[in-house]
Amino acid sequence: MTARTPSRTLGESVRDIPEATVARLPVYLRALNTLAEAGTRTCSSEELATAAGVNSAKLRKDLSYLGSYGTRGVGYDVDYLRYQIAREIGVTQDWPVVIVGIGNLGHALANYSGFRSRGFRVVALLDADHSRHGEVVAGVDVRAFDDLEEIVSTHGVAIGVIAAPAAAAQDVADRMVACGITSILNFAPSVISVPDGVDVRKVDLSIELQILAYHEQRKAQLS
Amino acid sequence: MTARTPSRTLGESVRDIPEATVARLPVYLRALNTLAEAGTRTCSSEELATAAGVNSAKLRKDLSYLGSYGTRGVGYDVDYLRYQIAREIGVTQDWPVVIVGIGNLGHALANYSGFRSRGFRVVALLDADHSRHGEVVAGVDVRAFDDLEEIVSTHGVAIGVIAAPAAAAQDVADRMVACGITSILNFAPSVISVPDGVDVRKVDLSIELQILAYHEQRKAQLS
DNA sequence: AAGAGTTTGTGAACGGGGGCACAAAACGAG
DNA sequence: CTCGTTTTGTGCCCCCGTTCACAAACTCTT
Ligand SMILES: NC(=O)c1ccc[n+]([C@@H]2O[C@H](COP(=O)([O-])OP(=O)(O)OC[C@H]3O[C@@H](n4cnc5c(N)ncnc54)[C@H](O)[C@@H]3O)[C@@H](O)[C@H]2O)c1
Ligand SMILES: NC(=O)c1ccc[n+]([C@@H]2O[C@H](COP(=O)([O-])OP(=O)(O)OC[C@H]3O[C@@H](n4cnc5c(N)ncnc54)[C@H](O)[C@@H]3O)[C@@H](O)[C@H]2O)c1
Repeated sequence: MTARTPSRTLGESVRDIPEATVARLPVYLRALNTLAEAGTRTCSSEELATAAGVNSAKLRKDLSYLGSYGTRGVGYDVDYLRYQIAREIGVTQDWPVVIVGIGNLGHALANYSGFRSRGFRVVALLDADHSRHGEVVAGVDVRAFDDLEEIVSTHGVAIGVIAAPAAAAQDVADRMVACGITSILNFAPSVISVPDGVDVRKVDLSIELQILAYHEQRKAQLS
Repeated sequence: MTARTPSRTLGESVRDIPEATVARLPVYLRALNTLAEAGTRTCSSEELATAAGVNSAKLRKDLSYLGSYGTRGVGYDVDYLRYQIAREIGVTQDWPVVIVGIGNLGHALANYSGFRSRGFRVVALLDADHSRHGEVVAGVDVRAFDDLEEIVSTHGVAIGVIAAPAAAAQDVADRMVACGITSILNFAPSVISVPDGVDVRKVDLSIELQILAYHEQRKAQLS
């Protein structure tokens, strides 16, 4: 709780939400959306926690970082809480996104409808392979990787997705950063390094399977 | 996540490796493979840590849970360490895997070569949609979801991947568990519940993007 | 053989996060 | 208004994981 984020110029406005909580807020949001679709107007922390698959005390503590949006003895107003979480995460606005590497995975991502429905809009699909240019995937043209800079500045893109081979990932990341992208989601199985101020999250399928394999092997050893 | 495993019947054989360490071992393994391909025979914890993108003290502590495989003043033998990690994770053997839901994502996964190269073999592709049956993806037939039980028992499948819609995920998981699958990798954006002894890991693209959006919004608020 | 230089393995301190349990707050009934 | 019921918000404690820092162990040189 000391040196973190040294000077903050604006009042005390920007609250500090624990990383673990940030990672769960989208889960709560999804659960609330499901409840709202089912016509539920109000819910207790217990109900919401069950729907989200977490402990109710943890849920309440998480929500308390956003403010005091519940009513004791009653619970939470589903729509109100939904809005508050969406605002906190930043998905009340639309985020333009570019995807680089339109192979097997890139196609699947481009066709994924869950993007748009959660506040993300794919504004460009880029690939280094000339033979792919001009192809239309999910209504978007596949364009040359060199168009990155123009697209980023035109649309004000802050988030980039890497679905290129591991060998190209660092290069792609460097180019993204040079264009002004400050958040990267990396699907390539490689460690990429970026300057301070740029966030990288990685999704690594093989690692997930290997973790499962480890536990599986362990179960087998116990018998 | 995993059941607590209270009593341990066998001697003291099965070491307890922290979950956080387990999640990093595959990263180390990948870095070692890259080093080996480059002809490196030996490496220090500092080098390996850099390649893996972690702190060297953390790397050494992680490796120390496996045993004492380094040489002070020298470092680690790349091939030897590679084997030890692979053995510990359980990827010296081949793990048969089934994928359920062969839509956009399922196709990409089935075509992913990173599977086989890391000790996982896709033995079946299953889909509830009859019109997809008989299609061949990456050399494997798409078959009826009802064939699950037969396939699992024939091949001794322990690991299942869910790439079906969120609405179907819980059903698919239940069927998997009923057939004897004890590890599930879930790509559907829904919370699934399983009995003790079954491990579930989820990969949720939208959540990753929302986490990035949160930080992106925060960066914007600071200016 | 001894000393200088390297690098591992780990004890110890620290910080974040999880969960219990309870006081505070809202609400309804009488 | 008062009492009983419900449910939130949070203080407190404990555990896990991270990092520092150093002694132990090994190599190489002289
Ligand atoms: N397919 C999967 O299910 C899957 C799963 C997990 C991870 N991944 C990873 O995702 C990445 C993509 O996988 P894939 O199966 O789609 O591979 P792919 O070979 O089908 O597609 C890669 C695409 O990237 C393009 N590309 C290559 N170099 C590029 C560059 N420098 N700039 C821009 N584009 C470039 C290629 O032209 C190709 O279209 C890989 O790193 C892979 O390891 C894939
Ligand atoms: N496409 C992506 O990039 C992406 C990314 C992240 C998450 N996801 C998630 O992965 C899942 C699959 O996405 P998709 O884009 O491939 O969807 P999709 O609609 O293209 O494919 C879903 C497939 O599942 C099959 N299916 C439906 N019900 C089934 C059942 N009960 N049993 C077996 N199979 C069944 C359908 O016939 C279809 O072939 C979804 O839950 C989606 O939210 C997709």
